[in-house]
Amino acid sequence: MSPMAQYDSASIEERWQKMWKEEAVYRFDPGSDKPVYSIDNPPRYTSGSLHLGHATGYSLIDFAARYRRMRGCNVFFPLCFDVNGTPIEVRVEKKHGITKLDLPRREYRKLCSDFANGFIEEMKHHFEILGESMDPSIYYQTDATYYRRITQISFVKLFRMGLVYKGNFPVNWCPRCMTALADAEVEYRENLGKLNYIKFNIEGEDGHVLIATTRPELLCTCKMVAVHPDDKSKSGLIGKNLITPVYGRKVPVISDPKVDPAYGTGNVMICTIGDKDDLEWVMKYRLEMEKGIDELGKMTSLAGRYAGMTVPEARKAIIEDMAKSGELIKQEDNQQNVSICWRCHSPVEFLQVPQWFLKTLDFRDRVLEEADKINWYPAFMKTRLQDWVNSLEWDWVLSRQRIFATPVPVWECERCDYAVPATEEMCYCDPTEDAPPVEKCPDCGGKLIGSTDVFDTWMDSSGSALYNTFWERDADLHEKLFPMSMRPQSHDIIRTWAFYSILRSEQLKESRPWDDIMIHGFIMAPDGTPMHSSIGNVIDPIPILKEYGADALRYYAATCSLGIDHAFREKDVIRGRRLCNKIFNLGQFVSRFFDSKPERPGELRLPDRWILGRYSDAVAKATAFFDEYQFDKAMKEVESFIWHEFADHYVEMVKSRKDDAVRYTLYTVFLGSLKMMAPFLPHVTEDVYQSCFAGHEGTVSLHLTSWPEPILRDAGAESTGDVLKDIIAAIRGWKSDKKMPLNAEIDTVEIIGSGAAALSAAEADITETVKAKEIVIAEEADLTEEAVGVKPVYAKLGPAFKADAKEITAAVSRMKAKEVMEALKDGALEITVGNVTHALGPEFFDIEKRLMLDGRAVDTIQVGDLLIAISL
RNA sequence: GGGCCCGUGGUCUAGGGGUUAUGACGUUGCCCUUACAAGGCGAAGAUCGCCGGUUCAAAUCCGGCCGGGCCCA
Repeated sequence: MSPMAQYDSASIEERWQKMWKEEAVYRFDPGSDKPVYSIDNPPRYTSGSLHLGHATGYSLIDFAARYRRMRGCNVFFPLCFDVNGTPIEVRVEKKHGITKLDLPRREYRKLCSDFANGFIEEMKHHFEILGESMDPSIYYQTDATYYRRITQISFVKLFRMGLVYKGNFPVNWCPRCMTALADAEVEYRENLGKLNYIKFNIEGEDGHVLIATTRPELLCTCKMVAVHPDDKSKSGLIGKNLITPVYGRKVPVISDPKVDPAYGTGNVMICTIGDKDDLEWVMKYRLEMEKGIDELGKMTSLAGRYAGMTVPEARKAIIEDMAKSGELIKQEDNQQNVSICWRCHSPVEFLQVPQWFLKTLDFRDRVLEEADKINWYPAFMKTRLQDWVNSLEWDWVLSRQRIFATPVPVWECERCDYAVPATEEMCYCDPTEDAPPVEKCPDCGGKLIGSTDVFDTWMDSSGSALYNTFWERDADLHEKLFPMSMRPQSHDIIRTWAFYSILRSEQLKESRPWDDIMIHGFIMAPDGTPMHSSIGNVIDPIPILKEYGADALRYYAATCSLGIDHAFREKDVIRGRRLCNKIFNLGQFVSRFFDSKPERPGELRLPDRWILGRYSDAVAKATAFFDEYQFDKAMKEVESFIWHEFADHYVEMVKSRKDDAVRYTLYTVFLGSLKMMAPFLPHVTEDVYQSCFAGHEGTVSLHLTSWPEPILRDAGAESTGDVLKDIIAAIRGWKSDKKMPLNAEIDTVEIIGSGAAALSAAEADITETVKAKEIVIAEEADLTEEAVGVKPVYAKLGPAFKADAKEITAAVSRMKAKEVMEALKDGALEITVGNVTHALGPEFFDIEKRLMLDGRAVDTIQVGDLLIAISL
């Protein structure tokens, strides 16, 4: 015999990846009548390196895609990339040693685009070696004009609907770099400053109140003073007005639980705008925003005599003035975190800048209604969205002062600020380069200036369901595809990607964007902590792929239940590889049994009916789990069926058979099992399919075959088969105990017991499997039945006797098994608790009996109610 | 600080009122058997984070605490 082929993930995987590509196995067919299953796939961010979390997350999505394809769906699963935003800008600036002010916008954008696009080929390759079944024929990337056009058209429509408005909103601003900063560009530094105690007079009274502040220069924008509601000593102040020093502004005192009563004086001065905490109060109390500091970091006219000074100059001057006037009571050292610019390390100001807003608060109820129409997997993730929506305090700030993103298609009048949006026909357009749709301001005839603002990148991302369904590109296809079937994503972006997608879909389509949403967790380092490059605990999936193969890594992904975070477990990858090996070897063995597709024979033997029943059960359960995105459970079901029912027992039972029934059963069950494994382990299952089945089935790839269905249920055969399996396993175990080889011959096997007759149909299966010369099956033999133990059934005693159950079980446990048996033989066992006597029938006890075969030189094994006697 | 989630043998996980508490990896004993030693048959190993409460009965429900994760524009 020639040496058996060995399972080798590297060669198998590359070979079938190549075939899938050549045969375009994953092609979405826009003209097909098959039901569509469409996936709003997360465009992979073009950062280059593949993270273990990506490998896992995209594998989970691929399970759904492959499953639905086999269920007969026309699957829409686009290959896509997200090319946008600040992280790329930051990396480009570092690489070239530039800032965005050093280059014309067009050139700057090109640098970013070239940089990001340089990763795409490698990233496509990553998806390929993971076995992802994404379709390149519906490829998109978010920086392309075809994608940005959709973002702009949707903005124009929303603008015309009156849902877009302009307002002021604070941004992080570096006065030295003269630019807005994203949160990611802000760093923090410990700084020793002064906490200043300042006197505020109480309006209409003689007393005063002390306010502690680190930012006295912001007194010119002071709007309120807040105290904690539980701070009893201050409750008298609430509702009164205070008079600020220097400016004499009248400000009310309010109570707010956010105040820390232990910091400073417990009285907080709220200004517009000093920091993020102020922002929350400003939004909560709807305070008018006043701009005390300008883009150059200098005080505005609001600051009166300090106008034109820089922030540090103004702070020094106002402190000196208040010290002279006696309004500054004391100063103490104060350690605090200050925000600084990542590039030049200057302190960052929180500055109000005109921004475009999209009305969001008005849509809260409608978003919640749509969220209810979506199936959430897992369900509790919907709560997160609801909490988020209910806690919203202001509308969505759409605009950003950045460059590498979609331009806001608006021109504004130099004189009167009248805004003219692009026409839909003009999109995609760039107002910094393109002419406005009308020559002059329609209102005052002034000159129109193109906006330099760009969109928040979530504006692009949240349009993916619209883009994917050909919105504003192909009305018929859009009708057919919208809403999409499923959105997969991680739980950290429910408040952004999921929320904004639902919002815009509701605003533009009055509909949910998808039927289902599947939310997975994060992959943590093996110790359960998050992976961060700064900690140095990031695991690179590429070496894991090389060592164990993609299927093994995908096995790990399948063990990650949805919704919760998982520490990485290399052990599970190892288990995955073993499973691949098992399947591969099963293929080597099982394929010896047939050289054509066997027909279903008239007669099936007991083991055949048993495994077909167990198989049908596994199909039904796995299918239900796949439908609910419970891949971990589906994997467990299929894995334990293949390995521990089919391979360990059925194959062992039929090794010596050559009949039509075994051929049919092996073929059917093994092919169906491969299909159920195919979404998880696409390579090894394809390999086995190609070598065992493709010639008989005719379909070019296992992944294009149809999902299996239950084929036979036979309760009698299944339970007798389970007994058969247990008997054979017990005899094998007995041999193992005797240190005998499993193929050692034995003389006689006797199976004795009231249910033994059911096994007479399986005599040959037993003798062949355990190598017995003779078998005897008997209802009874020279036997005595002996009770060796009695166990109360708590599940029945509790409900029946409530509080007395404890006493009863105690009493029973004091009795001998034989006594209990005797009592039950006469009807019921009577037990008295207190002055009540309870009669307990046999249903309240598990009697452990042993059948004894006296005076025989045999070994006996108890299997359920049956006694197995073995003679060597 | 707020919302949501998690805490189960050495490690990681399943289960979510009554089960002998699931399985994997590791440890360990035996077995080359018409595929697979990357295999098979066994064994040891868990007071289910801590403290209370509800109940005849709690890993499971409730409350508090401790530890961890994500999000809070």
